[in-house]
Amino acid sequence: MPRVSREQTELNRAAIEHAASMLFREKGIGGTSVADLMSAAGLTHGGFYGHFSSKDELAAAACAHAFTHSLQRWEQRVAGQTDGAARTSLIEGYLSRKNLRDVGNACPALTFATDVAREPSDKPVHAAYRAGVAGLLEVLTALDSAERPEERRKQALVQLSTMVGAMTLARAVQDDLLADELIAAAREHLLSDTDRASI
Amino acid sequence: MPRVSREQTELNRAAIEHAASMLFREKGIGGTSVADLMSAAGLTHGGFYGHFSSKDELAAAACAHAFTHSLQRWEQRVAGQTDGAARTSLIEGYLSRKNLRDVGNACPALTFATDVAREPSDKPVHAAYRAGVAGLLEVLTALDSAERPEERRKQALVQLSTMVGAMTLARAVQDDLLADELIAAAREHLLSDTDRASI
DNA sequence: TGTACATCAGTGAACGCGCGTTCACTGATGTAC
DNA sequence: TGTACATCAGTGAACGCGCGTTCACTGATGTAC
Repeated sequence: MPRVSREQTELNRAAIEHAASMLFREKGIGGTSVADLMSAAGLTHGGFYGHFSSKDELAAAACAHAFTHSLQRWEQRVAGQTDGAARTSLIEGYLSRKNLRDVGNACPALTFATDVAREPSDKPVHAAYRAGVAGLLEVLTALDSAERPEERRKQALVQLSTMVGAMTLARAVQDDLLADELIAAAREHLLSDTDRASI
Repeated sequence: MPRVSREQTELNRAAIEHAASMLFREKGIGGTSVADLMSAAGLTHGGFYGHFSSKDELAAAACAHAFTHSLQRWEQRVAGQTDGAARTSLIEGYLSRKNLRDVGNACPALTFATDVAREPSDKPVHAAYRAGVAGLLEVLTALDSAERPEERRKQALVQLSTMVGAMTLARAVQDDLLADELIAAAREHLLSDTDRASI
């Protein structure tokens, strides 16, 4: 069944990118083979190089895709809310049991972090990752309630660090009690900050 | 030159464990081959299975070793200081440029986190990791200045999350400015907590 | 203490396997008339 | 609109490579006398 329509070709490329953005987050870039990816996208491995020139190039595209997709979900979640309420529901969505297990849809700032850090610095995934984190920080900075812009920026940096760290540890400890404790403590801490600031 | 003394055999085993604890932190468990390890320990790959029954078993030993080693360094660093001062220098040591680049000696709670999270749950490294994080949390809980023990525990959970998250992101972004910003923001935030509490 | 021999830590070639990537091939899609 | 042909997206075997692991071998260490 070779040669599909141009429309289908586009859909297939998108399916590969989507499968990669989930599998790379779940199992890592190195932990996911091109054959795994293509199979998840409903294709066979040989066709991969018609869409991407290398696995590295796909890693960059998948990373960018994951950030875009995550930001879209955030925006949908908080649509129409005030900044304070948006910040609260963002934190609650991030620091949740669902987000703990649904790694394929989790925040790429966290799930790509170690892979990207260990990748040689000339790999294309770095630019995508850096841009993604910068974008996340802009959103968080905009939502913060502090008066001074520098203060909002600092709060955003700390907030993202705390959320990323809590979920990183919660995923790694393989202990539901400790994971819940980490998530609850971080959530309480960040939400009490919001309360304090909004009084 | 086969068959070395029993004493040398012990030293060799320790060298393998030490090399692994550094290389696994730097390049990941999957990113480090047995041949790499053995070569870093000054041996050839074939001898590995005289010391460990599998790479998985070594991963557990190296993880435990990394936590032990890190805790020892912490204790040396803060020896004789008051709890407040100890907490401050611990935070300053963790959130530093040196710690950003010296990944081989960095906190295993962070450097092993993603590897461990992705490892099948029956792998021996999980127990070592969980115990290590629990140990770190005990130290941080003991150092916290809050009155109520539950409060100290919560502070420790949040503090570790923030430190781990900030360094995870700082390592991954490959951007010195943003990395410094993350580290400085987290440091400032955590130290201002200390100040507040100790007044 | 000195000698003869058994032990076994370390060596390096070899194994089967899965990886990223390439390529000749296929046949439906797209195009020219 | 219908036909003939060129294009090219997807297939699956094959490639070279590095991996974790095994194993026959070596010769210094450890031991028995």
